[in-house]
Amino acid sequence: MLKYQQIADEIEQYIEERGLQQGHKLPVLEEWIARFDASKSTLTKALELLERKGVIFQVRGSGIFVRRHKRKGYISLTSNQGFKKDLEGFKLSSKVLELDVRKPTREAASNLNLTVEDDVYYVKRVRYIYEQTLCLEESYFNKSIVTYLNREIVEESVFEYVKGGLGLKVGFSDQYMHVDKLNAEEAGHLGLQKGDPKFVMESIFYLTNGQPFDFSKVTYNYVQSQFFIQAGG
Amino acid sequence: MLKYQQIADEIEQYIEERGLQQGHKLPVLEEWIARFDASKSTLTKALELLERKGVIFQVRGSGIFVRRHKRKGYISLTSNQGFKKDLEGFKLSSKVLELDVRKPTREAASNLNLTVEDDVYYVKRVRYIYEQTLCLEESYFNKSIVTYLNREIVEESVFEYVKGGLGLKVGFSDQYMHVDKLNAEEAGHLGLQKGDPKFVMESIFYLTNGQPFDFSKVTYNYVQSQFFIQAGG
DNA sequence: CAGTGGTCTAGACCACCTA
DNA sequence: AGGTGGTCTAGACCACTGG
Repeated sequence: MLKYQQIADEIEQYIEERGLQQGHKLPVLEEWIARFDASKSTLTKALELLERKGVIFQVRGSGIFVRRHKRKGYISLTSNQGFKKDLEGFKLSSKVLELDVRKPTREAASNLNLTVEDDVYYVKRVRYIYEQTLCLEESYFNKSIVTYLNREIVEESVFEYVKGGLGLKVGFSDQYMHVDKLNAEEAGHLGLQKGDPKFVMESIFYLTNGQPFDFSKVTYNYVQSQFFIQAGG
Repeated sequence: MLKYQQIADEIEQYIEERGLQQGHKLPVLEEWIARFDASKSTLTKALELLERKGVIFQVRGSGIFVRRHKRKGYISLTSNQGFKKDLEGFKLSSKVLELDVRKPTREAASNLNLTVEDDVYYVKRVRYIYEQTLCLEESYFNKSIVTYLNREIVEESVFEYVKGGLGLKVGFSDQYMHVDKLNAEEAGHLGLQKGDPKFVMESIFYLTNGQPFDFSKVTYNYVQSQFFIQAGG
């Protein structure tokens, strides 16, 4: 593991163990450098990581301080990767409605840089949190990259399989969001009424080499939809 | 201006001038180093910035490539700062409904680390985009930090005033989002119907030293609410 | 003005991609 | 194998904060 990543983890753990609160002052840079036997740059990089993650903030001339947010149960929009870790420990499950190989819609093809003649895996799922519907998810995977999928994989995490089973490296993603009203079919799946609000997130996931491999359209149950971002300076 | 910031700007301009598209390969690191007469670390930092901004992506062993997103008119959620630059060039205006000094609600007090006995500036505005309502915004400013506001300031940008006029430094922010139904009053201001969807964003803005100075609650017109995030690796 | 974090450099070595 | 970006180091110097 990378040294700066390792250090970042240990500093985060340091804060966690002691249950330090917002504004608590942490040991100064020099002290961490000595503790980890690392260079100043490496520590700076580790701290930068934690800063972007919203764990600390640094004030030049003053010190390093703990940063916390107060609210629980919000889904982080900045922690990349298929399904978010903020809901770990929450009872999540999912039901697969459809899974097959087909031709993509024009919309999906365009977002995946494919033609409507290329093959994609299509997956439609409903996700639950504590027995309540969380979202309805439709995904299109470029079949020439994600060469195989089955029900078992799709019931767990496709991303884990892509990384572990296929040995691919997920790089970055574009995420587009908007709000609208549910149509009858969506309302049915989510256990809501037609015309109720919906929060829609369309995501395109790319490999590290820039190839898009997954286009997903997720319709959230507005009652369960709470998100947050900790923005940096 | 910082050297790495300057370099990042120039590289971005390089891409813009030439109208380079997604996947276009840029000159290699060494070349930029020579061109800017800077160290490798400085260039790495500049490129990292552009990577986080979603302008490029880097592939080890391969090169540096242009990254673009396809959709226009979406508001970026990661570009910090009061009102977003993605809407520059769009015809924005705002109408001030209320502006006074008062005691905060319990909710506002809690988010600003104040008591309900402390003074805050309260601002209520409607914002328009091309004559259409974009959002309804209620803001609470800690009066011991933002010591003075008037209608003129509030009609323009409070953030510019806080930075320029008061010489304060904005550091970071927490942003919480959820979806719900409009009540009658909100619907009235936005020109929509009671029960229509709403997208609510609550933001807490902090100075670089960690003091919260602004709590804002923004209710978006769902027809105009389109957001995006370009997430990094 | 002492203490603290931020920028920048020069260079060694490593990990990954392409061919 | 050759080329490319990523990590890490050691150290100089700078910019800001707070007593």
